[in-house]
Amino acid sequence: MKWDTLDEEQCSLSRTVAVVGDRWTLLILRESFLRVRRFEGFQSSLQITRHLLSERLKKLVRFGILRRVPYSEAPKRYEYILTQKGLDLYPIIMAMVHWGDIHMGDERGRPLLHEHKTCGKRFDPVMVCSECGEALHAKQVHVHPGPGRKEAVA
Amino acid sequence: MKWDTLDEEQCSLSRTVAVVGDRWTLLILRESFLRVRRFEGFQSSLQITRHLLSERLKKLVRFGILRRVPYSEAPKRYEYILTQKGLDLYPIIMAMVHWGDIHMGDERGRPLLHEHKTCGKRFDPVMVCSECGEALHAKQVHVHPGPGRKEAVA
DNA sequence: AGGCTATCGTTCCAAAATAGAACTGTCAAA
DNA sequence: TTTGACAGTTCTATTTTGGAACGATAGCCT
Repeated sequence: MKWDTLDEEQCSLSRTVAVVGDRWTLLILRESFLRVRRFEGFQSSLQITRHLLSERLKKLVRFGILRRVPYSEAPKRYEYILTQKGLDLYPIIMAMVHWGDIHMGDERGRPLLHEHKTCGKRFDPVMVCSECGEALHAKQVHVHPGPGRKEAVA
Repeated sequence: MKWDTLDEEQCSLSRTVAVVGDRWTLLILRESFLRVRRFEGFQSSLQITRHLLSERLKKLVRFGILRRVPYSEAPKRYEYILTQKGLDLYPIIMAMVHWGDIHMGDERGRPLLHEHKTCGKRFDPVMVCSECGEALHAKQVHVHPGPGRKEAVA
């Protein structure tokens, strides 16, 4: 597989995987959602090598997930801030956190709890149908080929 | 980072990433949700090397995402079927597909359309709060430390 | 001025993961 | 008896990561 052109495949999952489909990228995004913005911040909390961190941040900027914003002239320093495109990854991250809570937890309970400021309660993320509002399950979904594809790829 | 113990970290995202945090695994899961079950099926549709496919399938079985079910004696042949734990990954996959649809699409439109059998309509997956049912956005969520952790990790 | 610290990277080499292709083994059908 | 389908394993070359050191810029302290 040519990972460098994965983002041009006729499959939205492939295209997403091209951007966020590796361990470090996902962990970097977690930190971003927890308001980490600076090189040293990512590096020290993740214990990622500086080399890879540099690489991944560049990639995320290139794909428009993070914006590189100067916060100091002299010396030139930048922070990495989620764009709207990056913020839109939230459901993916939350879905992963929730699955981990349910299926990979230990006896001590959840590492983090989430409070919905709007309603004030602790919640779980639930994925629903945009049309009827019902919770979604794999077996209730039927897949059709859409306009953006020719043949037997997903 | 010690990837082999990532699933024991005090962070549900890390634990999920330990299982599905690589390109091939996510693509294999896509095929699983599209009802692919056999070694040759995965191999030919993904163009993954047989070696890696074998490795990844073993890992997914080990983590209880797939079950290895015999479908033929003599010769012994197995298929790989999603367990409930695996089916529960659906929101993650759908969230990724949806993000790809929105942010990585091209002029031709979506590769696939999804129909909700329950209501009969084409839909998008939406992540909502389990308590109030409102759509979730990153900025409306506040994070608290939960019982399963000691200090400053997510 | 000289040296320490903070921040943001780059460079270099060794170790690990992946790609690519060939090979093994079982059995059915031609 | 040969071919083909299926489910892997084994082997080597290439690519990606890990780990640690190095470089650049500037503020602050003495």
